[in-house]
Amino acid sequence: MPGFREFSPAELPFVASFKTGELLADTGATVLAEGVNSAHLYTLLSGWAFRYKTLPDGRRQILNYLLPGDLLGLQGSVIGEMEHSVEALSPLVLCVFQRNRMDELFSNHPGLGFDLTWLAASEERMLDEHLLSLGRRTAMERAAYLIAFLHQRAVSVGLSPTKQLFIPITQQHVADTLGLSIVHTNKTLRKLADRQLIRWLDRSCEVLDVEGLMALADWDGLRENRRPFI
Amino acid sequence: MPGFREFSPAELPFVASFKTGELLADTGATVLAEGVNSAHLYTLLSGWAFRYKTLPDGRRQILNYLLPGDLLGLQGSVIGEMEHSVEALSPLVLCVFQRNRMDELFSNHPGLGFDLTWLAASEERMLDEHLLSLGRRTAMERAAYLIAFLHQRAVSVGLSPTKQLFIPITQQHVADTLGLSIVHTNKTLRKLADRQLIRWLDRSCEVLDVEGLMALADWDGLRENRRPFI
DNA sequence: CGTCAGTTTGACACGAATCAAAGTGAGTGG
DNA sequence: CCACTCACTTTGATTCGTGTCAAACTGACG
Repeated sequence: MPGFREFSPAELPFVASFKTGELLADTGATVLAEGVNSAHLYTLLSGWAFRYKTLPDGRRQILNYLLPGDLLGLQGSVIGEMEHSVEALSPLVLCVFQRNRMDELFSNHPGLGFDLTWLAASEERMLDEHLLSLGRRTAMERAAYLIAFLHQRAVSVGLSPTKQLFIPITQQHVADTLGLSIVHTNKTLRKLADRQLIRWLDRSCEVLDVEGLMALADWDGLRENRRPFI
Repeated sequence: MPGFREFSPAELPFVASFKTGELLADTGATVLAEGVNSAHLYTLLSGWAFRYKTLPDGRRQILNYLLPGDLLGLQGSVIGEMEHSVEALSPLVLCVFQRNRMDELFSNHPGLGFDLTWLAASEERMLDEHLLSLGRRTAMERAAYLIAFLHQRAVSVGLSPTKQLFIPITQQHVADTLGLSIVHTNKTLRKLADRQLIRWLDRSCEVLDVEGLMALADWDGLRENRRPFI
């Protein structure tokens, strides 16, 4: 797993004991729900998922996507109740941790505590970028940014080692991420496809030209240094 | 400072030694700039500020606002380079920390390490809420949410102990936060003022009816528990 | 008194939402 | 094997919200 931090020998037994089991989830399953005060914290081992919030009248906003190595439920673990939900985009394998041992983690394994802060700060940077996109980019730019972003994330966690990448989302997901209607999203993605930047198949998106997407969105990509893997 | 965590006796000397000085900034000053790799981490002691990003062509998006108790530059400290800038909305007093002692902080003061994660997770929740707003709320709802949000934050850090609150922002700031043009922002704020929810004066906003704003935005407010004060 | 940043208003243009309808393909049951 | 359904994608017509352009107003400041 390139770019991932190695655990020190002292940390390994703790990580193992902190872990309470594994969880499998099917496509479409809700892993964590808003308002719940779950006893667990998860690491995604494989698969794609997304976090979202909804307004009382049903309008949905996707906040970010989760790939292997990402944490689920840190907010809940640190602050209390979850204020967003998490849903699987593909079959998932999750590693389950005990939330009530957070204090022990910080006390006895400062390296892991730092990693949690690293992950939280990293999520914050992605959200900053998404906010810029929603607030100040046009529909075309937003769509291009989103696909390029997901492509880069997938590459950075070791998916798509060769060249071809298929992102397992529907146009409804794209619409709910970009803050657009599904009809307008379809027309926008069509334009990207006409320009040979992407291809849309069944319920997934194939990335054809990342550089083209990045240029269209005027986006430089994420700077990622080392990355912990809890 | 209601709701703030007390430091343990063991932590106090470290916090004092971690601190290298204080910094004053005037209204409009840039405290941290995108792309810089500053050697410092800051806590805001008093005043209002905001974080923002810009696109190469100048479009600006305000990401969040900073009030006393908030950290500036955590992303830079943990990951490296800053990817956003920070500007003062009022005269500021900042507490300056040495970024290169983060390891020592996590190793010797796990409570403080946890606090950093708490603050990062808390910022993440605010950004989630902003994202929902930009993506799925109408202009009126967004404006109502923003004012109610800033009101609640100000109250939660002990500003506005009586009832009256003046938020030191211009309509341009509101526009750049909500992802709207300045003209439309003006017309939207005018409607809020006509409904007696706010009053706009010179370059600040007086909140008249928080409940009314929250109802309009269909927003419940932030759940805040205890809060660290580094 | 002039300048300048910020606020306000009206007219018009454009991008995105909504409405409507049809096409596609996978999965299901007759 | 063939209808049938259902989720998803596609397209066109129309409406509505927001952006853009233009101009004037206000108050602080030099």
